[in-house]
Amino acid sequence: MALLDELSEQEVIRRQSLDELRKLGIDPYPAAMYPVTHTTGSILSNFENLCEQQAEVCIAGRIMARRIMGSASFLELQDEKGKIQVYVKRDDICPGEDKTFYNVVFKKHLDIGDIIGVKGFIFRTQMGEESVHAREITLLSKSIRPLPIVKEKDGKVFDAVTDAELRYRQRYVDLIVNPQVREVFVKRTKIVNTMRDFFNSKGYLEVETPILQPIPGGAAARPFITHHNTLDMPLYLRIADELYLKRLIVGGFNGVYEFSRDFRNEGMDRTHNPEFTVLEIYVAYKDYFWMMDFTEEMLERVALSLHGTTAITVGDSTINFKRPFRRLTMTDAIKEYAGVDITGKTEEQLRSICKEQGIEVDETMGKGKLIDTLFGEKCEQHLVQPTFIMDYPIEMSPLCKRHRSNPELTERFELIVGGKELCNAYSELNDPIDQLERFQEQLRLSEKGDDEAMFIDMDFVRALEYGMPTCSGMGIGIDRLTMFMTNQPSIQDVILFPQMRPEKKQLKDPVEAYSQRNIPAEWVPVLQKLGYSTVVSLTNVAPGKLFNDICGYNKKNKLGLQNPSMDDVKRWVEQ
RNA sequence: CGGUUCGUAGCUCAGCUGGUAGAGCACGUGACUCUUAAUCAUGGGGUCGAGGGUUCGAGCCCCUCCGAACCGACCA
Repeated sequence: MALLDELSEQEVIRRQSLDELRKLGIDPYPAAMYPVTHTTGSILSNFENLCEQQAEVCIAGRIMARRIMGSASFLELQDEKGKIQVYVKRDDICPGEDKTFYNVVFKKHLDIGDIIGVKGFIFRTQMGEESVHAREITLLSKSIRPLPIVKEKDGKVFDAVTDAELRYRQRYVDLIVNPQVREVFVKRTKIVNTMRDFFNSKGYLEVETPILQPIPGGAAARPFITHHNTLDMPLYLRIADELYLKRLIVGGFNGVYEFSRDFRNEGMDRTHNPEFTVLEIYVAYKDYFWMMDFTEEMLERVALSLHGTTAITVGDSTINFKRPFRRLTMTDAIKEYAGVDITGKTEEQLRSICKEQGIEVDETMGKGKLIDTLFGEKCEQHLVQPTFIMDYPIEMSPLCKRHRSNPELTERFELIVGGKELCNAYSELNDPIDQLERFQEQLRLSEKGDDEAMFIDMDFVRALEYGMPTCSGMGIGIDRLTMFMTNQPSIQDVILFPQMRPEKKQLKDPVEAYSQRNIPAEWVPVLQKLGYSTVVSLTNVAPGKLFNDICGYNKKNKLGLQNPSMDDVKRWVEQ
């Protein structure tokens, strides 16, 4: 009984149903497979045919609604593909004299949320609803926790579950009661599959590289750190897989790619989750111009395979992924949106330009950082349609090849969509001496206090010393891409299990802890119910109040316990 | 990290100038052989996120904490 006190009335009733079902010889969690022949989707998409032949079907799913009218009932059965109505008639599922299965098992002990199998035939009701007429119902799994009830009529949804806490912490519930959520994740997989097919069709190789890395390279970000016991050394969770994929280009692969889970120990908000998915691809003998064409083609394919069109609704705007995308150098973008020409400007001139534009600057910001900030503040937001921004300052891009005609710039592009960065790509730096110098520059930044500057990866430099072909690489955030392609406002809506703060369970002392103060076991549940979930919380409580509370609780709930004496209670609250 | 808002029954939400809580769905019992937000009758269900304070009295006012959302800061 102590355990049942924790449960809601509905949960108690469902657990009692478990016992009743077992008494009737029904296993609420049977082991045997169930011979499913159809899904709701395969029935509804071919309904007229199946209906005409009164086709026999076997379907399985979750009961989402019940409408019982005496000896006939309707169920809404939900499976992966949707919902269908099931008609249950007492004399059809209980052909003999014994009507127990319908009257007791079905009506009393099956609930919304239970998973059942239905064997029957296809028909249409007098009201015209596509239905399955049940001949046999099999309980496949009993649900003992009540589901949120969401109702629907004429496409309008009532009492939809929108509570973010419930939706993200208990995604399984979200998926059950919000069918459009499942669609988002089906589309996410379709996006990834489309990209994978595209890469494979070009002969590029999908590879796996280390997630646990001794040196977290390839990006500027704060890593998660962990420890390996046998090696007795720190290991980092990867922040990018760039350096490993380029080692593979050194090794002789022409094109390699990886859908990788990366980890960054930074802020969380609508567009950042601590773990996220990135596609990185590297192709030998190419440059960043080629990669722009490639990226366009890839995104156009994704949009077409998902929506059948390149024009996609995102929030209030329509974004068109039709090739070719606009191409703009960073200098031209700043000229266009901020109205200033940064060509040939010194650091001091750039600093005052930023100040004129109302941008906060400080002394630690170098030339590259100033330009980048200017771009971020004044330009990015205007770039709603897919736009390649090219030729970034060299300070921001330590892994990127110097621009072929301007040594202050790099051959780098980002794709901006909806005012947000979506892709990042380079003509990859393959000069080992230049690479080492750039790493050393990062080290100087780190010594100045930049905790995001890159580590020096000497093995990567060694790889470049053997010679890496010219090559272009591109990275794209799969979570953000999915947000665009499925029109979801938050990264939590495209990650099945987004990171959340852990739920805090209230601490409860065991009964034995109360015994140490000579508190009888039968009073422990009462005290805990009244909020004294630990023995310590009783210390120095006014004995009179406690005495009144517990005796009152005993009386009100008709527990029939022998009330303690006032002196007993006084001893309970003493240390 | 700062600002704003929120946390009440299994779910969605009310709750008056502070007077120990209400509705719909869900659940229990009963009725009903084509319903579909089924219907009708009836019943049960709540430490109002946690803790402290003010008060004769707190869901409501004040403080602290926990969790969430949004905006900003930081960050790719």
